Amino acid sequence: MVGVVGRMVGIKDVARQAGVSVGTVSNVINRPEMVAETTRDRVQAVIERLGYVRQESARQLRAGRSRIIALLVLDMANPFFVEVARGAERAAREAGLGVMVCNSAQSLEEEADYLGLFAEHRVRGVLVTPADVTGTNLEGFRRHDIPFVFVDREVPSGDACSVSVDDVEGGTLAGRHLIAQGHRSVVYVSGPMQLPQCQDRRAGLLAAFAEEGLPAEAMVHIEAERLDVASGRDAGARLLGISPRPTAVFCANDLLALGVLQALFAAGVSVPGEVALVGYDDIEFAAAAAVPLTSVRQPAFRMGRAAAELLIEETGEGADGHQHRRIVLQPELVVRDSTFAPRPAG
Amino acid sequence: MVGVVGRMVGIKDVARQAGVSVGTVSNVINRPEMVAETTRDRVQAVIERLGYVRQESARQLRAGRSRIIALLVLDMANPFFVEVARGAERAAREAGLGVMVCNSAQSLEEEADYLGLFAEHRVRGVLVTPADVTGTNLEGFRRHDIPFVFVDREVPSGDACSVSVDDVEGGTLAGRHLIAQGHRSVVYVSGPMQLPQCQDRRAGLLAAFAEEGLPAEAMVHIEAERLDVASGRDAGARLLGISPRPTAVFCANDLLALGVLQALFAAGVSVPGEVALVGYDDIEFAAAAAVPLTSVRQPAFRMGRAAAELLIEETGEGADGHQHRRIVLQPELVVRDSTFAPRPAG
DNA sequence: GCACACAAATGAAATGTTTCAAGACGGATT
DNA sequence: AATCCGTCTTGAAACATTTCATTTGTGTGC
Repeated sequence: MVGVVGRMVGIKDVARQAGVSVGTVSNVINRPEMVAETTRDRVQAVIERLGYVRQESARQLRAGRSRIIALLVLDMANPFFVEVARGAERAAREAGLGVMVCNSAQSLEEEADYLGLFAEHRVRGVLVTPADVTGTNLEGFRRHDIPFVFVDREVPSGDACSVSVDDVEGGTLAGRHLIAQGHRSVVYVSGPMQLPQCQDRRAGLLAAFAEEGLPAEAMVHIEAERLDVASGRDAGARLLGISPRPTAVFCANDLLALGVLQALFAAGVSVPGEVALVGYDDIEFAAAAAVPLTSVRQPAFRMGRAAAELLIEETGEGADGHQHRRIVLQPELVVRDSTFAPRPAG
Repeated sequence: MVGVVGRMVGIKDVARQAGVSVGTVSNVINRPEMVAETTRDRVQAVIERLGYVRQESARQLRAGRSRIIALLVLDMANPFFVEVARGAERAAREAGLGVMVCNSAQSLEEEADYLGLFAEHRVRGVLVTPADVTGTNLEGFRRHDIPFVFVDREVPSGDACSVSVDDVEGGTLAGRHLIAQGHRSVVYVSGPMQLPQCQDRRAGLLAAFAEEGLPAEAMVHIEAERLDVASGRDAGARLLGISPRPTAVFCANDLLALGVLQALFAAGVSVPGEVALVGYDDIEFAAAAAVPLTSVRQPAFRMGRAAAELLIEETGEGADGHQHRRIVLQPELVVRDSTFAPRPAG
């Protein structure tokens, strides 16, 4: 029960007890190599004995910025972003930094709130998947001199780093695979088409069609309200109403695909027997579905990691002449049961 | 491009420009009602114009503690904990606090690291699901006078608050349901039996057996290595090797259940036709499985919320005579297709 | 015109670190 | 003995805020 009474023990108390100056205690903590061994040991012992813990806020005050990077994602309920967070956290810890993970839940208001919070905390930088397609929130944020890196979004102008995945290519991979399985028509289940992701994946699908000489009309588009399982279920129901019944479905993310799968299953439609299904993201639950889902894998962990690394590079020591960079990672098709041995459509 | 050159604008700059003292600026920000309206407006205008943002670290330094509560969970890949986090975040924001979510990944080392980090940050308090069953990490943490609340764990001695769910009751709910469906034997797929959760749910299941006059031997126990889908798949394979084939399976969490479901599906075993399956937690993916899972719902959001509220109460203004409290929430059985109309076993 | 009350504004102290120029100490070189 | 050098150590300044005991200002009642 040390410290229950009285105030917190500070560097001064340690200095007094160890019979040295505060500067020396600070050196023991931050640059032990420049303190004589005997002194160092003595101070260390006192630190232990008193249970001294450095106060980060004072440290930050002096340093002018914190040792935290912020990660602002669209949807923590989506395992994809959890994976991104893991990657960012890994890179941050290697650099001795902490990560503050926040969920904008796609709300502009929440996003703005959090950006304000980050500014007050003088975070080292922000990794962000903007909810704000127009960029107004971020525009205001620039004033604070806090660098940010876009995650899972390409940024047109070169005023920030970005890490994204080639979504057009991802769509193409899915399209080629389905066409190679003999399908001549594909239903594309997307989320809101404002999202660049949804646009790009569609474009990629159409590119695959073009490659194989299929007309754009071979794509039937169902636009779901949100990128979640419930919306996927709805989309699945709508899909079942189409006649003749589609034989191939490509979903803009795995949550939608799981919803569609459920709807198909409930209607007694066999996957992949009657309908082939491709998802996107390759979250763990895609592989874990009753019928393991074929999915376009996004390197989520690597994306989070790369984004954090870019930020650390930008805010590091010799970061005078930092050039913003765009990293585009490549997706990968993971074939599983949900597109295995489909019955070619006429 | 304000502030790109020169240093950060502080309260002093605002004071100078507005022709008032720093104390007044501080008052405008923190207790606007004690500043004359005209002054207030003038200061506000300058704040806007200069883009002043309060520096949290200085504020904290003065206050002695931060405005952040930490949440340390076992597994962020488990949607259950994501939901807990959401609940905690909600309560925290209502109190004007931030939440720092961290993932111990069940590693004692990570847990210790994070606790150290929290101490340095002088967090307001910690909500924790200890990875450390023995409590050594937390024992050391007590020295820092940082209060904590146990989440999803009951604490025997009364030296901290806790919020948990009655796991024995949950096991009983599952057991009664399966017995009512005519099953006379149940396979219990658990995670590591050191975990109190796994013990309690088993105890609950046995209690249901006892109620109905079934012997304890009617329970076959499969202990999985971890509480995740892959382990569930393994458990499913082991389960299929049992002869005669079990007709009812109760899993200690939904991830395990999804793994089992997949294994059964791959083997062509019909759920619920041949085997009834009950999970635990009722994560979103349980309802979203191809065969929607019957599951024991834990009020995860409420749990996170209640925990944060307890902490806020403990660290609030009039918290002199705080009495530690234990809140035990009740689970609820959500019946879905995976246990519907099973074929009674002999 | 004086005392008093009240509101509003002030300015200095305090918070716990890090950093850095300067000082102290010993030993080696002249 | 004086000088220099290198290694350790020191002590004070700086960081940006909040708080609080004072001061200033203004109107009111006598």
